[in-house]
Amino acid sequence: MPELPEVEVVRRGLAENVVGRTLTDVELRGHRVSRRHVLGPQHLRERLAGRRVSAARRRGKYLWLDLEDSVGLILHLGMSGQLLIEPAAAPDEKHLHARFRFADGGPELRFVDQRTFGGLALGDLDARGVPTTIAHIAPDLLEPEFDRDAVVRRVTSKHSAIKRVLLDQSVVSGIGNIYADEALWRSRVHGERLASRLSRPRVAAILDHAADVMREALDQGGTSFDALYVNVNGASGYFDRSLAAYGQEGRPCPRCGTPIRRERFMNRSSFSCPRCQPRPRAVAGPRVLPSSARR
DNA sequence: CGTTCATCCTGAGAGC
DNA sequence: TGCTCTCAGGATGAAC
Repeated sequence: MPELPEVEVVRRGLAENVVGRTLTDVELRGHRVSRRHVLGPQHLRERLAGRRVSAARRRGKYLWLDLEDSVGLILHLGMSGQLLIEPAAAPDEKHLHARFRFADGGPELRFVDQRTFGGLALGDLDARGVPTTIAHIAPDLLEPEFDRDAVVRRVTSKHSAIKRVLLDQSVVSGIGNIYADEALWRSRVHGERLASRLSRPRVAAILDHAADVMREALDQGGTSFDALYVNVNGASGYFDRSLAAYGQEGRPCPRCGTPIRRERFMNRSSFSCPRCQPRPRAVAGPRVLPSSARR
């Protein structure tokens, strides 16, 4: 259930434990884990054997291992994916989908994913070293290519709710449901306000808050990282202690004490402070369609 | 074209 | 104990 900070923790784990090593055998269980690799799991296996991992990279929530010759192994954790570094003797996890063995005979890399929304694929890298198959994913808030002014203009051009835009990975990547709610809370903006009706400074502030909350999560998540255990839950301690809005329904807003509310939006939960983040009036409110009222 | 919706999965926890 | 229902931090193709 990772967003940018959690994925970055995983990337660091890969950099520490996998970069510099050469793949020998890759075991793929079932075809679903490699469904994004159009040439099929067998092709993927063959192409990976003997390749050396030269870097572990990330854009937003996407990870990829640089395999030299401008080829990368793209990894996405989806909602429940984990990458684990473990001794070969460790018992298989229940939802183990891929196992990577290395020429040095050291610990193996495993991809474990309960809900199987995640997966992996091989892809060509462009001149900047980014997989061409994720060209539609915008730079994330923490990378040098992120162009704040351009993104602010793009956001304010959208005729859509601000939270929806923050979650749109083609506008800015890395933000998920948690950090969207936290950034909006810090900005005192309700997620259903229309992006095109927010001022540019306001949008800039939302993006800055999103970057801040992610950096803070990263700081905390990075400290409890076990070198031999690359875990998407590496930043989980952060969630318990530091979230102001997300998951805090009924608890007092840290700013004004008003109980945090929970609302349905985009078929998922949104948390906000009723006082600090008043709902927009009619124009940007939810369109209540009688047919969608029941499922 | 831009925006929104339904859908892919499994398991945990609540309520009955 | 077991059933049903709701919920979960994501991304996509297809529909509007």
